[in-house]
Amino acid sequence: MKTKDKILKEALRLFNERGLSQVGVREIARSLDISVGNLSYHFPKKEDLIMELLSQIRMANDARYEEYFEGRASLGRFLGTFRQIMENQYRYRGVFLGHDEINQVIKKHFDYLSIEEKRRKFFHRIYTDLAKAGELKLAEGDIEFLISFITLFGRFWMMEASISFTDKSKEEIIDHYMGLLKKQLGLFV
Amino acid sequence: MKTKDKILKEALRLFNERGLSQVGVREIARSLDISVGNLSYHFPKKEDLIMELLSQIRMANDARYEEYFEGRASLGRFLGTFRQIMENQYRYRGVFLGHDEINQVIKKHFDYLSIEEKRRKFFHRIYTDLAKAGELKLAEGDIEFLISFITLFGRFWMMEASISFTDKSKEEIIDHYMGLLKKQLGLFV
DNA sequence: GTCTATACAAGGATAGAC
DNA sequence: GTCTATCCTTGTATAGAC
Repeated sequence: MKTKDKILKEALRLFNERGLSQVGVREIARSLDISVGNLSYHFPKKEDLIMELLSQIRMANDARYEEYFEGRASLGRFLGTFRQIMENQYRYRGVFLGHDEINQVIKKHFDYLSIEEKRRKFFHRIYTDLAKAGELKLAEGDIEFLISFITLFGRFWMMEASISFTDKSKEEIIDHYMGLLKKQLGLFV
Repeated sequence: MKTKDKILKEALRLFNERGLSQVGVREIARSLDISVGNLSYHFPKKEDLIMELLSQIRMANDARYEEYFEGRASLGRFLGTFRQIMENQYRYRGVFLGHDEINQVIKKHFDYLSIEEKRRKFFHRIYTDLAKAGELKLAEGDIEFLISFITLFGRFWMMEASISFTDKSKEEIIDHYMGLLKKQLGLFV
């Protein structure tokens, strides 16, 4: 195996273990028993290393989608493809995962699991009340689904906006995401 | 205004401008014409500063929810409350926003808007085909909704999992999120 | 092409004087 | 409460050996 490939492999292993921002080039080099300069020769910047890993993910995902398009359109096949994509994302989780500054702080200072628990109970109460008041028609499992939706949604809408809607105003962005939430809840009215 | 409050205010302003990881303590200090040591006196670690901002958000959000619970349960009131929460999150966007290492790299090296565009067209094709094949029943606006759902979902499920399901296995996690996707699409079968 | 050694800048953190 | 000086780590760059 070439040094370049060894570096990519070990870097991904370390990133998956502790996250992108927590693993420095020195550590990758040390872990492989090579010098920093050597690593710099193959990947002048840490960025270049990350770019290479991102390209690997992209290629793997594209291949899965191409396979899908070669067959007939079916919900089952689509769900199967999407699961493969998710498996692939998981394989490279260290590249994406929330090991940035803010997540470090939250995990260190808050008991996040109990906050999360509280958060879910909270929405459970809100939706149960809405169902009792006849504002929502909820069957078995619907509440859990809506809770999962809104926790993910409420946490990440702004991150997505910062990526996808760089040119939009605050009002436009919030209107867009409020529209999604309304539509989602509207399915249960 | 006390130095401590001035620091918090200026830090948030700078974070909103360029993101948490791009603003150092030296810059915050310089911007206020105080010394780094002085800043360190009020907030020994950058973490402490972030924690304080996070607490402010939490308190503001909690207040909104308490107001909601004081009134009667209605969809309209809930949506109104949620919008206020979103406005509040936006006010503190710099604390959360994707200015971590990976986002920097992506924004620098990829034409992200056109990739995003392609991604949406892609899912548009998939869902249109599924509708034509009779696998999904989609009315006006449903496709756009499902696309928005799956782009946000596909990008952030793993981040949420790393926060909420730290004790679960890969299979359990993927099963959970696949369940969400199935349920969502099942609403249009 | 492959690697080592070394230097430099920037950022977080802290000790000690006033 | 505020400041100066200093330390350590991390990303980055490069001269030069083999």
